[in-house]
Amino acid sequence: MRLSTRARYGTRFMLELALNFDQGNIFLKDIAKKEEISEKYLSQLVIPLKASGLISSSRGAHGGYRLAKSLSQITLKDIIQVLEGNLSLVECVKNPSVCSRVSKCVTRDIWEKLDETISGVLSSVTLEDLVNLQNKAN
Amino acid sequence: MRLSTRARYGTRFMLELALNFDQGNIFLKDIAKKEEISEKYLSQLVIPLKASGLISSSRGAHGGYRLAKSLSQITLKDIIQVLEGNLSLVECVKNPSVCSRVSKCVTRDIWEKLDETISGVLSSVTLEDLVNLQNKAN
DNA sequence: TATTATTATTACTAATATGGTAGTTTTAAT
DNA sequence: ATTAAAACTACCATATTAGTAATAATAATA
Repeated sequence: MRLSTRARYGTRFMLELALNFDQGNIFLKDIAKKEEISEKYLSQLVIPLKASGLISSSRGAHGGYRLAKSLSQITLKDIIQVLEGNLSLVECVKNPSVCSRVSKCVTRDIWEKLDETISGVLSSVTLEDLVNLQNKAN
Repeated sequence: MRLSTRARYGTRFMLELALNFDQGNIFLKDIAKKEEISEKYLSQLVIPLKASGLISSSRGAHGGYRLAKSLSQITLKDIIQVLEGNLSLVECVKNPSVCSRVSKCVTRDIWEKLDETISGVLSSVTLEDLVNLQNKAN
C-alpha cells in the first residue's frame, strides 16, 4: 500500500506551480532542480497532468507550465487520480466484474469503506492548503 | 496505492479461521479451496502470520491452523502490518532518514496525516466485526 | 531567417515487486 | 509403517516502477 513516486513527484510539481502561481510560465527544468527530481522523469508525469486540464503549457523560448485552475479548485485527489489512474485500494471495488466472489466477500466492504475515507481526505486538501502550510512553515 | 494480494489473501485466510474459531485446527487446504486461493501461495503468507503470534499451527495428521487470540483482539491493522511490513503510504513518514528534504517537505505532512487516518480505520476493525458482517449478510 | 530554449514524443532499460509453481523435509496421529 | 498435514527451499514469469536517452516540434528573438 504505497503511494507511487509518480503521485508524490507529481504533487510536488503541482505545489511548485502553485507557489509561483503569479509568475506566469514556470520551466520544468527549474522545478526539477528545486525539487531534486529527474527532469526527464518529471517531463513524463506532466503529460497526463496536462491532458486532464489541471495544467497548461507553452512551448519554445519563454515557455513553461502553469496551473489551469485556481489553487482552491485543485485537490490532491485530482492530482493523484490523474497520475495513478484508479484511486481504489482494491480493483474489485471500482470494477466488480474482475472477481466472481464479490457478492459474498465481506472484506470487500471494508476495502470500500477505506477507499471512501482516503478519497475524503485527499479531496479535502487543495493546493491552496499546501501553499498555506508551506508559508506557515517559513 | 494498491493493497497487495498478500494483505487481501491473508485477511481472507484470517477471516476463515475466525468463522471457524470453535472448530479447532483448520486445514490450510480447506481454506484455500473455499476462498479460491492457491494453496502453495497461501502457505507462504501463513509463515509471517504465525511468526507474529496471530495464529498457531499443528503439524501432521489432524494438524492445521487456528487463531492465537480472540476475535476481538485481532484487528485488520495487525494482519496487514504483518503481511505488508510497513503500513506507511510513503517511506519517509516512518523513516525520515531516507530523504534529505524531509524538514522542508510540506507534502510529507499530508501523507503522514493520511497514514494516520488509514491506520485509524484499520485498527478499528476486528475479526469479530468481520464475522458479524458475514453473519448479517446471510 | 538562423539560433536558441523550451516542451513533446518515442523508445529503451535496469531493478524490484508480485504472484505464483514445484519439490522435499519434518512432524504427528493412527 | 503409513498417511496427512505443515514447513522449508528453490525457482520463475510477468508486471510495475523508476528511470535514461535521443530526437522532433515549437516559438521567441536577434
